[in-house]
Amino acid sequence: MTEGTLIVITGPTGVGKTATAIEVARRLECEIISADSRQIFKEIPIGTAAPSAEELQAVRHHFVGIKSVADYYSAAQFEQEAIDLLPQLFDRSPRRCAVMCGGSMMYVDAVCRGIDPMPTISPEVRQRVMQLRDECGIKAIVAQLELLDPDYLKIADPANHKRLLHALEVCYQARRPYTELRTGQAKQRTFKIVKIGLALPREELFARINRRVDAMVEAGLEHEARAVYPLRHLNALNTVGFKEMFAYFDGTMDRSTAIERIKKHTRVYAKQQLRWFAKDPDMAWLSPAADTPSQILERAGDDFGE
RNA sequence: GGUGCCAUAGCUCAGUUGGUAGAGCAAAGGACUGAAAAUCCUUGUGUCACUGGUUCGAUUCCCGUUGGCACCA
Repeated sequence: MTEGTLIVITGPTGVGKTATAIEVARRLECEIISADSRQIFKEIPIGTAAPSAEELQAVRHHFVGIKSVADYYSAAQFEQEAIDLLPQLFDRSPRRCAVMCGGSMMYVDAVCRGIDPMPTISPEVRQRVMQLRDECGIKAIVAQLELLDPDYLKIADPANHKRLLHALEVCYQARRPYTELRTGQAKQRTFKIVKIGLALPREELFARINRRVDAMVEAGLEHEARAVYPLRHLNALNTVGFKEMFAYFDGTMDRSTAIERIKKHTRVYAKQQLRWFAKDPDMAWLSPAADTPSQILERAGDDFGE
């Protein structure tokens, strides 16, 4: 019944997912799907701690550095492309498996459980909703939702304007209430999923994060950020490591403060990931250690143990 | 050495015409269905630098001490 096994390696940023995933994929002779919403962009490998050239050479990776920060991309698009790609990866792997590595919570869920089908928002609709907000304020958005999808307003966070805007976009685009399209049902996948979360004690994780930020700076983060500075308004660059550097370039923050902020914000992000993953009942937690790849293989099933 | 300014939450700072204080960030907790490293919510936090004085009452006013900053020498 299963056409293959997907080994998901996830966890907070800086915990050591990349190295572990590469070792597991190497032993299994399979390829890696990156589930990282920022490493997918080719212009920002340093600031996103993307796999190095050697790492990319050790194991074939997918979804790393394949898009430009100027491109539109989304979790739903990732779901579609990853699901389409997986059968090929299974066919190419002697044990019919693949590794998915990454900490973008929503990307991981998109592949493991799916996102409800919804129309892609056209530029016209997006424009229309933005214009309504700019000209008449968020109240007008709420008033429209009151008409088109009152159920959503009951569960919506009234302060989260981004979500309200999106709900209205979907209503306009689909010509149906957003709530009607949200089933919350997990999609049945045709492959087996083994989900591994890597965890470290907080202090150790934070120390690793701090060290990694210093390493990024040494590797040329500032230069990388400078190169994309003209595009700073893009969502892809609304990212820890870049927004702080941009503030430094703007002159609103000095360099050492910017670097400290990157560390701070990366810690905040790691905690957010930890909270999300903690709710996932399917996750098996391991702490990264020398024998972690072997442990992961064991958990993946009898045919995978060494 | 002289003069002036400053000292309040972990950090940056606001404030109290005298009745023991509040923002942002951090922290802790939470949400999350096509932008998710995004976006949003909740909750603390204090010898108001130290000493003395005035006062029913001082973090607030006054004297002094210490530390910092600026200008003058």
